[in-house]
Amino acid sequence: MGADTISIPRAALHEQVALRLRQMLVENRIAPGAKLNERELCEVLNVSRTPLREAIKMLAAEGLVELLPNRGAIAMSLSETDVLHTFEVMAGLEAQSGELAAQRITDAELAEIKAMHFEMMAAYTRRDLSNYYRLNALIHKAINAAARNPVLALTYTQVNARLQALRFRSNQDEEKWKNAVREHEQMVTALSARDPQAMRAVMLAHLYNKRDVVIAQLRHSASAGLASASGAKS
Amino acid sequence: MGADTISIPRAALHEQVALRLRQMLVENRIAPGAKLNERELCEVLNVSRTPLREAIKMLAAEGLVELLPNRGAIAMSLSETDVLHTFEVMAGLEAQSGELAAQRITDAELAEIKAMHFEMMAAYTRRDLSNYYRLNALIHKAINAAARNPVLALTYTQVNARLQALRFRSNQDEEKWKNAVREHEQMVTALSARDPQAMRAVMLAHLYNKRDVVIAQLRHSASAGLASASGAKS
DNA sequence: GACCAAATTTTTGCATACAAAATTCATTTG
DNA sequence: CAAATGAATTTTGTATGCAAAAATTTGGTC
Repeated sequence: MGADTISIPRAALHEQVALRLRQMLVENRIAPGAKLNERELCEVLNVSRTPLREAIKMLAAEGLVELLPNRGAIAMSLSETDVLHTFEVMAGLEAQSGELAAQRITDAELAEIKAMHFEMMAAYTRRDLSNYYRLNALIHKAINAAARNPVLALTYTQVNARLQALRFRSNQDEEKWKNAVREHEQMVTALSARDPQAMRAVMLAHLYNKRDVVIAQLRHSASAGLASASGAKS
Repeated sequence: MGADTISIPRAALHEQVALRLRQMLVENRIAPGAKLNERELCEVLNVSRTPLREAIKMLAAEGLVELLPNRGAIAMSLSETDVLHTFEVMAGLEAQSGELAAQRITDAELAEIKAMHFEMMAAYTRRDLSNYYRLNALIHKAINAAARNPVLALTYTQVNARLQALRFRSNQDEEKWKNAVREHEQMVTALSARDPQAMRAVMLAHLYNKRDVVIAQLRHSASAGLASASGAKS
C-alpha cells in the first residue's frame, strides 16, 4: 500500500476524521453499541457533518460501525460468537501468511525477525508486558510482510481491526503466556527451516490459543460486574 | 430535479447508489482506471452529490475504487500481479470455507449441494455456459453457508468482489473446464465423507486452476489488441 | 510551428440549509 | 396514577451553495 508521497499540505479531511474515529473505536472511547451522534462528533472533531458522514460510511464498509436506517450508526459490538468467528478467520489468514512467509522470506527479513524475537524474549523475562506486546505485534507484521501479498495484508488488517477493540492490556495467565512464547520460538524455527507446513501449523495453534485467552478474559470481565451494554447481535 | 423519482426511495439512498455503482463497476460499465465524474453520475442516478459521495467512500473502503486526493475517485484496475495476489487470498479463504463446511454441513445442505451439482453437470453436458456459471456460483455460496461463519462469508464476498469484474467474460477451454468439473465432483465426495483435509486440498487446487484460467485469458485479451488503460498500482 | 504561461472553466471538497424521520415530553383520558 | 396520544424537539438524510484545487483553453513568445 502507498507509504509513498506524504503530501504535507493537508490530507483529505474525511480521511483524518476516519482515522480519529477508528482510534476512538479501537480505544473504546466510544463504547460498543453506543450511538454515534453526528452533532456531538462534529463539535469534538471540529468538522461539519459532510466529511464526518463520509468517514462514518467508510467505517461501516470496514465493519467497524453498523448503519441503522434513519437512525444513524452505532459502534460495532462483538458477541462471543462474533469473536469466535473472527478468530477463526484470523487463524486462517495468519496460517496462510505464515505459510507464504516460510516460502518467500529473505535472509535479511529472517534475521530481523530473529532479532525482534530475542528482544521480545527479554521483555518476557522481565515481565514487561508493554514491550512484549509491541514486539509481538511487530513480529506478526514482519511475517505478514514476508508473505509478499498486499491483498492478504490488507484483508488481515481489516479483519484484525475488529479485534483491536478488545485487546486489553491485562496480563494473561502465566501458563498461557509461556505457551505463546514457545509458539513464537517454533515460528522462528519453522521460518528458518523454510518449512511452510510447520509454519502453518504453528500459526494455527497460536491463533487458537490467543482466541481462548481472549474468550476467557471476555467471560471474566463480563462476570466482573461491568454493565454489559453489549447489544450483541448477528 | 425531483419531478419523477423513480422508485420507492424510502430505503437508504446512499445504499442504493452504492449498489448500482457496484453493479456498474463489476459489469465494467465503468472502465478500470476510469475517473468517476460526480456530476455525470448524479445525472445518471438522479441523486445529489451528497449520497453519491457517501456511496463512493464506501466503495473505496471496499477497495472497488481508489480515492485520489482532490482528484476524485477512479475505478480500481487490477494488474496481473494484483490478480495473482487476490487469487492467493481467495484460495486460502475458499480452502478454509471448504474445510469448515466438511466439518459442519448438515445432511440437508449436502443433499441440496448434490442436487445443484447434478444440475450443473447437466448444464456442462449441454455446454450451457450461462447456467453452468450460475449453478457453480450457487454451489460455492452453499459451501460458504455450510461453513457457518458469517465473518468468513463477508470477507470472502469482499475479496471476491474485486475478481467479479474479470470473471465476467470467461469461456475457458475444454480441458480446463473438464478439470473444473472433476474438482467439483471431488468436492461433493469430500463433503459427503466429511473429510476436511480432502476438502481443503480440492478447494485449493480448484482455485489455483481458476486463477490460471483467468490469468491466461487476461494475457490473451491483453495481446488481442484492446488498448488496455491499465493503471494498476497497489 | 511548437512550447510555455496565464486566465477561464470544471471539478472536487467542505459547509450550510432544508425536509423527513425518530425521539422526547407533555397533556389527556380511562 | 398509568397508559396512550399528539405536539415539540432533536436527529438523521438529502440538496444546494461556496471556496479551493485541478484541468482546459487561450494567448503570447521564441
